[in-house]
Amino acid sequence: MLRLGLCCVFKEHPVKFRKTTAKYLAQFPDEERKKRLSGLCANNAKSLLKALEFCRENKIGSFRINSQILPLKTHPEMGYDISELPDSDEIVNDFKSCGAFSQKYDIRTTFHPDQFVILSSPNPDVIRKSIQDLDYQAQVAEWVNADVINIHAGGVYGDKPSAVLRLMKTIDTLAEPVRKRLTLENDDRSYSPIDLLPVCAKLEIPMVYDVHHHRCLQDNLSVEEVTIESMKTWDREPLFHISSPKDGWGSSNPRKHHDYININDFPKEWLALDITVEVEAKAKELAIKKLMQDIKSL
DNA sequence: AGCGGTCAAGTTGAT
DNA sequence: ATCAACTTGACCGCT
Repeated sequence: MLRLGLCCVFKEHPVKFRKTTAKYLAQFPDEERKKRLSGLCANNAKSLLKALEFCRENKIGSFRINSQILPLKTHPEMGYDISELPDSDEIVNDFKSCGAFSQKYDIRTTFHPDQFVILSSPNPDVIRKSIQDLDYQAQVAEWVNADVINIHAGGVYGDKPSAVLRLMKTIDTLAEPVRKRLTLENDDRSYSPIDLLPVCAKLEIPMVYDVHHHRCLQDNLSVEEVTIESMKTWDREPLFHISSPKDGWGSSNPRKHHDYININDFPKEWLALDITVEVEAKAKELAIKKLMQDIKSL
């Protein structure tokens, strides 16, 4: 079965994830900061369960968890350990409830750390902070039973072979909770599937195939070929990404995402596969609903 | 109640 | 040299 995935937030369904800013928190004494952060984390854990319930009710098979589910978790000044929060027990229990729920109803959960997590950087401090962030997301992934932490390969720095070497070396140092979930996704600027497939094969890391990115940054491989080759990198259900260009393929910037998925952008050969396809469309759950209908009426 | 300005982080490429 | 884009809104603080 094909499983569609919702990314992070809702367009209409009233479930919200809360966050704060370091600047705002800075005005409060430490105890008050922890109290506020605790409240946000507790809210987000409960919101995650509601999000998963929505997925079950609407036959959405997968949910991507926002990187800020624990706000400012690894911030240099405002960062914290979960045990420092007044409601830490309740928070962890609520996340574990999410894990039990997703297992019971087979809702897959994933993480997609944002663009600041870069394992190919020549700057050791960037690497250090990236690993810190991955460790944090792996901690939550353990609670909620998420099986994917998906990142991009990062920058090129004028020398792609060297950047790829650094990427591979860094991945080798990762802790097991991160390593066993880590996946690499082709991006729309620097790393196409043909760059990543050998890396994924060598490190035995799955490749998340984003067909929209591939169409923006092409190599000499076809969609059919990359579909087959990336499938081979998975030891579990493969995860792919789909989106459509906001202003069409002829526009000056086709990288921008549309509110919905144009069914013509959905690779037909994916329809028969047992895969998860995360839907990167701004209309969120509405876009998934429409895509489900469009697929059905093919 | 509504709205504008702001928000941790890195890298690239368009202007 | 600056800035938007990247998975994207939510938040505060002003009116």
